[in-house]
This record gives sequence, structure tokens and C-alpha cells, in this order.
Amino acid sequence: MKYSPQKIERKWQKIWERKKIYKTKDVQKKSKFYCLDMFPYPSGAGLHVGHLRGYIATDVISRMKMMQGFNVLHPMGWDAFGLPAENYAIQHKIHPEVAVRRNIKNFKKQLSKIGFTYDWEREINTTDPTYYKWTQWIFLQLFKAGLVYESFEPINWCPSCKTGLANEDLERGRCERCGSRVEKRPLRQWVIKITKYADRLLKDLKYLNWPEHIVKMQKDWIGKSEGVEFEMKVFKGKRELKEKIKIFTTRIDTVFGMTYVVLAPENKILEKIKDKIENWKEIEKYKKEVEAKLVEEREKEKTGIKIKGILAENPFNKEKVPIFVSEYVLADYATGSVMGVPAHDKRDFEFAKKFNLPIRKVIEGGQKEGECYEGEGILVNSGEFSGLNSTQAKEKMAQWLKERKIGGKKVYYKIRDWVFARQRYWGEPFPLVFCENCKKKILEGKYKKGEFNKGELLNPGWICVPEKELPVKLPKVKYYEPTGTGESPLAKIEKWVKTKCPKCGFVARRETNTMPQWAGSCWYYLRYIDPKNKRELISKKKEKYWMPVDLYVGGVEHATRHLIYARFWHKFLYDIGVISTKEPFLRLRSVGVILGPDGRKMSKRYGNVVNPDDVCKKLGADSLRVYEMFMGPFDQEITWQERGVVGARRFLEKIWKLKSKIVNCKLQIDKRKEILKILHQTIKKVTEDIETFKFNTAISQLMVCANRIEKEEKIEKEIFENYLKLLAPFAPHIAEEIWQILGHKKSIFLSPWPKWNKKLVKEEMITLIIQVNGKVRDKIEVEASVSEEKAKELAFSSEKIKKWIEGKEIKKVVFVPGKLINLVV
RNA sequence: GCCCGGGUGGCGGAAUUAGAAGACGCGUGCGACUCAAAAUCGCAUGGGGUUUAACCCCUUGAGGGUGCAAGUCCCUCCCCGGGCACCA
Repeated sequence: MKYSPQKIERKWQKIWERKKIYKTKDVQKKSKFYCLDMFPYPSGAGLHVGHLRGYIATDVISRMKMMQGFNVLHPMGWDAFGLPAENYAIQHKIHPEVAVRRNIKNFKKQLSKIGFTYDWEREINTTDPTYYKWTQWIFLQLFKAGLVYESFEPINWCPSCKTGLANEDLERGRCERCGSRVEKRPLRQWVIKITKYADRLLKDLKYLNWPEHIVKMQKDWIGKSEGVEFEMKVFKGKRELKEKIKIFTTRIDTVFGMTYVVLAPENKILEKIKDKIENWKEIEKYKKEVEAKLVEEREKEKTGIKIKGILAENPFNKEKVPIFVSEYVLADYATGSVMGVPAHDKRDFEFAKKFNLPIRKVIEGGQKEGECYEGEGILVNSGEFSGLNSTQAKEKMAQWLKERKIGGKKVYYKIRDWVFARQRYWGEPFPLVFCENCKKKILEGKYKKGEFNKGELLNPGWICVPEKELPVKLPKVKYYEPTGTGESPLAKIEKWVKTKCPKCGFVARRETNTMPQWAGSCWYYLRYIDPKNKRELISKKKEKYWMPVDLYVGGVEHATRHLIYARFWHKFLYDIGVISTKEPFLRLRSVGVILGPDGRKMSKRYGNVVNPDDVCKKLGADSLRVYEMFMGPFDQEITWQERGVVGARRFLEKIWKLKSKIVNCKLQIDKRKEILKILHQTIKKVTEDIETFKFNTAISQLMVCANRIEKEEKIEKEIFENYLKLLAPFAPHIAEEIWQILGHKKSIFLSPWPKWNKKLVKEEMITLIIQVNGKVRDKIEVEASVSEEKAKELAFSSEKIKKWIEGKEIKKVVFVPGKLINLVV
């Protein structure tokens, strides 16, 4: 009989489904394994082979764990809110809801052909009201805890997507999604105080078994800076103003080198002191110019303007220095103002040169003439602090400021609060309404204690929708295109917007922004555990059993977005007692991108997309699976080559043929020993390599083993069965088919994973390498336990070796047991 | 600019604690089977010497170093990929 994957694959997929062998049970006894993929956006383009790489890997591991006796949870679902789904809908003039339904159907169909172990009874969809009810619920808890605030500050606005964006959604000043240049635009926004969790998000990284580079990316993104903050007095002539300029620096040791101060154009202090500024009109003009610039443009230059008429006083030496406004100071980091120390900061150096400002050296550290020196060293020209080294000076100066109550140690983070609202249709509605009456009450202080929660007091007028009224359903609309006005399309649906205040019953209006794509993916891994729970987000018992996720697999592109947001929400849920774990994802592995056959990113635009359906049809799902795991290191980017799938298919053909050699009796003893040895070596290598994500070498070992077995006339049934089990996670259909042909009634995946015998794995005989001066000159078959004496004897008696050492003095002999002997002459 | 990865045959890639460089696969060549082709099977396959053979030399981006021994460790440089980029 010929190997015909088209027939057997469909057959087994149906049987597995019917017999529900992958149904996850919430039994609490067995050891559990929660194996999770980052769930896909069901885009209209469908899946390509690149998407599958991670899914196949988790499937391989899930199958092995299953056979090892673990209770495995390996679910799948859909991250279906957000821009990709919405843009697709707009482009094709279909309602997003319809498009999503259609796309999910297509994705599911595609996935069903690969032979995954998903338990579809736990399927989730972020756009399902029974799901987003809980997304809204979590938001409400954040709101009530005072972690959400309404802001009107200028934020990043994508003119093409017509929505505000979070810092995380930018790439070099461009929209991460569409590549448009982002503008700063004042907009009413909901912002979540993720910065409150910055320190914990940083510290707890040490508990995680994550790839180092991803940990580092998160550290850099959170960007903790420890320094000193202090106040500078501001003078107009001899008169001191009541406003003070706050400076944050990580290099207080260079403070005596300050020759000027720079403020961000958006710094609020400017407005406060504008009547003291002689050239206010000029400053105002400059401010407008800078604000009109795109984020990207601001990064290139160091334009600036001097504020005339006022000076700032350095508290350390009472020196009065000029004040500038420049675009190189960021308004939304630290105090929005910096001290200019051109001798010891490259940016200040550049600026000082441009504006002809004095450059004063205060750190001695072997710098070059005419350049700035950013390293640490010994303080000079620094009054009482001269002679200290940078580290000592930092301590003493912070103390000095603290004693005078004008400053002290301070920590800032690079991570910004999370801009959480989008002016788009396809997202979760906010469970908030705005009530003028309640606003008045709060502002006038005429309310009872406990009448309003922390969030409501923080955002006067905004009232929480009661939890029992959740979900606030996204209304069906005719027109869902973004408006571009800063309002979401929902604002136009008067019937939906107009409502009653749940608190006082007055006329109120619903919040019309929607949540960003990331919201739904922040907690989806919890929903898989308890997908049908209507009473609570998750049952405590189930959470305790299944959490944390034991293995999480997905692309690196989520390192500073989804993976930070999800950790943040998880920690919050922990804080309010909903869950018992501090971190959601214990072990993380990132999957490398598969490039098209032309070496470019797989994309419709390049016409290089490989559809798994075609590969399955032509060569079979098992071949596809084996190839994807064999093609190279899992986390590495790699080019798709159809030839490679053909190679995988040939390997499976070989296995298929091997079954005709199976016999029920035992082999001759020496042969049996040899075959058993390679089998047990293979059990060891495959088991360990799957565990450590070295799928390519696991398969290579399976090939080596098959090549050896193939040489025999006969194969012992038991040996072959063990081999099949090792192959099964990679090529489940063919393994199951042969398993059945061999007479088994139950699925191979219900049989136990083989264990290796330490004694059998060990080589008894080895090839002893004989080197002369480090070069291989002879090889001899010996027992692995060969002694140094014996090895020497063998080396000296070798004819080949004699040739090399003849007439020479042996200076040294190096013996590595079980490996080699090196004669140095 | 700063911080991470990485550079191994024609190609994808193996190589434990430094211990036979090139496992496994692809491709290619030759042969078998065949009327023929495909598929399949067998053999060969880093480069260069060489009288068949035996054997020798060179070879892991470049150069230097440490070691009996270096793809692996150290220094200098080149190239490729990624992250961050006025974060004070």
C-alpha cells in the first residue's frame, strides 16, 4: 500500500475529533501543562506557513507532554477586535462582525488540516460579548482603583488610522501599523497608570524563564533611571520669582559644569512666567513651530531660543545661568527641563557649540581636548566637592540638597502611561457614562462619603456602569469608518449615546471611544481556563490549578507591547485578589519569522505567500510539520524552500516502507544490542531536544535512527513501536496510521512516552583519536574505559604514529579519557 | 551613537565543559531500474596536491594571542541582522 497522506490525515483528524482525545479535563490530580500560543488576528488573508511554525512547536510539545502523563491545556482562540479586522472590513465593504465571522471560519478550516491538539470547546473570541464583558469588568476595576484618568494632553495621532496611539504603538515616530508619520495632537483620552507598576514589572523579570534579549528589551522599555531632582530659583534682575525650575539629572556630580538650563517648549512653567519674559512673542512663535513638527522631525535637530530677561540660579555655586527653550528637551519625561553641562554631555555639548555657550570641565577622567567627556572620574572646579570621585559626589550632593530641602534622590522611568482609548468603531466600548449632575456634585463637594469611587472622584462626571449591567454591547451601525474628528463613529449613534446616569438617574452620555486592540489579549490566557464562567472572571480553584502558563510561544514583535500590557493587568488582578499568581507566563520562547521563497517577508504585496492548504494537498500535513520543525533553529528567521518539504516527505515515505520489515520475534543478540543502543540514544536526544526547543536536531536524530534501522532485513516490533512514538509528535497522522496497522486499538497518543536506559545509551566501544602535536594521525577502536597506560601503549605501537614520532623526543602526553590521546614532540 | 545577536561547503544547518569541523537534509554528479521519463535505490560530494592506492597540505568573516589542542576563550578590525535612539 502506498503512503497517501491525503487519505490518512483527514481520516485521523475526524477520528481524533470524534473521540475527543484532546479534550482537556479539569482534573486536579495529575500534573498539568499549560501550553499557549499567541492567538492570531483572524485577518482576511488567511494563514500562511509562517504562522504555523509556533503552533506546530507547541503542538509537538503538547503531544509529548500528553504521552508523558501530563494534563495538557493547549487552546486556541481569536484576537478579533482592532484595526486589522476593521481595516479589512472597510476595504471589502463588509461589516467587521461579518468579516470576523467569515475569517475565523477560514482560519479554523486551515488549522484543522494541520492536525493540532486544540480543545475547541475552549475556543474564545475577544469580540464575543460574553468575553468582552470581562474585559470591561477589568477596566472598571482599574478605574475604581484610581489607575485610570481622563487626559487632554497632546498625544500621538495617526492621520491614516485616524486614531490616537500609545507610545508602544510607534516605531521611530511612525505608526507601527501603517507606517504613517505620527503627529502630536491634543485629544481627550483615557490613560492607564502603567507607570505605577513600572518597578514591579522590572523587578519580577528575574523570576521568568524568558529569552535574555526579550527580558532586556523590556528592561530598556521600562527604562529605570536613578538620579537626583532639585529646584533652581529663577530671577528677573535681582528679584526672585516665586516659580522654580525643577531639574532631574543622573549626573549631579557634573552640576558645577552647568552653564545654562533648557526647558521643553511645552513646559508649563513658561505660561506661568510669560509676563516676565522679554521676548515672549518670539518664544511663543518658536513653541508653535516645534509643536507643528512631526515627531520624527524633532528628533533630528537641536534648534532653540534664549529666554530674555530671566536667569536660573545653580544652588551649589549660586551662579546665575541663562535659560533656553529647545526641542531637544522632552516635555513628557521627568521635569521637562535639564541642566546644560556641555563639558560632560554630548547633546549639551552640541547645543553649547551652536549657541556659543561656555564649556566648563568639572570631571577629570582622561578626556580629549576639545571634546566632551561623558565618563565618570574625579571632580574638579566643584567647590567643596572637588577631589571626590563621581560615585561619592553623587551621594554627598544628594545629601546636600536634602539637607537644604531643595532636592534629593529621585527615580524616573522611560515607560509612559498607557494611552488606552481609540477613536475607532471595532473595539470594546468603555463601561462609563458622563453625567453633568454628578460632576457638579463632586466639584462642589456636595456628596456623601462612599457615594463615588476613587476613579469617579478622580474624573469628575464619569460614572461607572454597574457591573451587573455589563457587557456594554457594541451597537450595530451602518457606518463604522473612522471620522478623523477625534470622535469615534459611535458618537453619531444618538440612541446609544444617550442614557441615564446609573447613579442619579439624570440624562447622561456614554463614552464613545473604544479600547485598543491590546485590551482583549491582556487576559485571554485566563479565559481559556474557565471559558464559560458567567459569574466571575475565573474560578479561583481552576486558576490555582492551571496558572501560570507553563510555556508561551509567539513572535518577538510583542516583547514591549502585549507582553508588558498582559503582565501589568495580571499584576493588577493579583493585587485585587482575583488570581493567585504574580506572573502570567513562566517560560517564553520566541519563534523566528519564515520568509518567502524569495527571501522577503511573506506578503500579498510581494506575491510570495505560501498557503499551508496547498502544501497539505500536495505533500501532506505531516511533511509540512516535519519540515517546519527541521528547517532550522526555532527562534531564527529562515527562508521557505519547497524542496525542504519534499525532503521531509521522503523521510516519511521511508518510515512508511519500514513497516513491512516488522517481525514479531527477537533479533540476533549483537544486532539487537546495537539497534537498541541507537534507539535509546534517540529517545534521549528527541526527548531532551523537544524540551529545549531544538526541534531540528531532534528530527535529524530521528533520521539517523531510521537510516540505521533501514539497513536491517528485519525490525523488531517493539523497537519500531518505540520509534513511532518518538516520531508521533512531529508527524501524528502517519504515526497513528502505522500504529493502528500494527494492531493497536487505542490512539498512540494515549500510550506512554518511551524512557531511555542510561546503560544502553552509553557507548561501550569508542574510536580513540591519536594525535601528534594536536593533529589527528591515527584512530583505533577501543573500549570506552581504556586506561591512559593502555592508550599510550596502543599509540606507540601504531605504525602510522611511529612515522611521526620517529627520532623525536616525547615532551608531553595529554590523555582525555574516552576521547583522545595527544603526543607532543 | 549606544546595547544585544550572528558570520561554518553550492544551499538550510550540526558540532556537550576547548578534544575527529561539515551530523542530518537539500542540491549536484555518476550508476542501477526503465522503451523512456518521473519516482525509487546505491555510490560520491569543502578546496587543493598526488603515480591507482596510501598519504599530505589548506579550510569555520580578516588579522593577532593563549593552550598539547580553538568554530568554541582573549584582543583588534570588517560585514550582516535586531532593539533603543535626544529619556537628561
